Amino acid sequence: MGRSPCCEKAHTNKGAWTKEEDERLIAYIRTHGEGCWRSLPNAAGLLRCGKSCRLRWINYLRPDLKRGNFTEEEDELIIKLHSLLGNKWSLIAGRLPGRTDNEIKNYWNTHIRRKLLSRGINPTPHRPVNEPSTTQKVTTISFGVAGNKIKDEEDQKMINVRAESGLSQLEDEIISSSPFREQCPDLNLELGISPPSGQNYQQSHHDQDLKQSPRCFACSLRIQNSKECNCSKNNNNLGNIAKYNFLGLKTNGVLDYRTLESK
DNA sequence: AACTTTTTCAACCGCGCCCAG
DNA sequence: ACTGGGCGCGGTTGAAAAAGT
Repeated sequence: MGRSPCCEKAHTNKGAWTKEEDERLIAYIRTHGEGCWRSLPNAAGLLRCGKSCRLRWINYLRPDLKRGNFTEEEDELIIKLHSLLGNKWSLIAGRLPGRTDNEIKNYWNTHIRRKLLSRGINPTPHRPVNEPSTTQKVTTISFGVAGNKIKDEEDQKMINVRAESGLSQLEDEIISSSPFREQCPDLNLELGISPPSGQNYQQSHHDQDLKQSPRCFACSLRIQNSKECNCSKNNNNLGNIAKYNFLGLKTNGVLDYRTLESK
């Protein structure tokens, strides 16, 4: 006994949306707001599946979407977040205002993967391509000082995960022809990420206050006015500062990506 | 100009999670 | 505790556009 379909497929349109459909959807959501996607198509007079409406709205029609090319800054942020979160596109999108998970996923697959490969970095585990990749020990995302080994060997065993390289022939060619690889044969991209070099931490009074102290995750992503910002709390209690890495995550243990979930 | 190949990205699909009943 | 509906996520597909021959 399977799940009932989310909509009556026989009576729904598929494929590209027409201008008229877009206008209907926009008008309906403007009046009634988002939500209740299952009942929305009927209510809005659309011959579409609710999921399709949701996708169209979130990925294309939402007024707060940022259009245009990704900036270099966004590129680097995506790479960093991906190294921490993996293919958690919705979480990554949550840290890039105006970008959608689908957009970032596509951009990753078409541009950033290639960019990393040309740097000699395997985009899946974020490690050099010439490193053995069948069964790798991937250190749980830990922001301790380099050399801060995980003490318990059992813990170490628990975090052995299989990482597929999944490189295509084309990607192999990109890598083998990469000048970067020749320059940096021993490039080691550990997941412990240090602050971007040359970054100016004194851009705002907020940063000014913090120039001697680590920044929280929210500040690092320039959403320091959000409730996720820990700096003020931190500053009020300087005697008891938790150590934060540049992403603002406490360094006393393992990153649980769920803590990054957008609210 | 015509055709083929490659790239891009909007949209679809199926699964898993969450929550109300 | 269990079940089913709704939603969101991530992987995949395929049409359109761009690039190459």
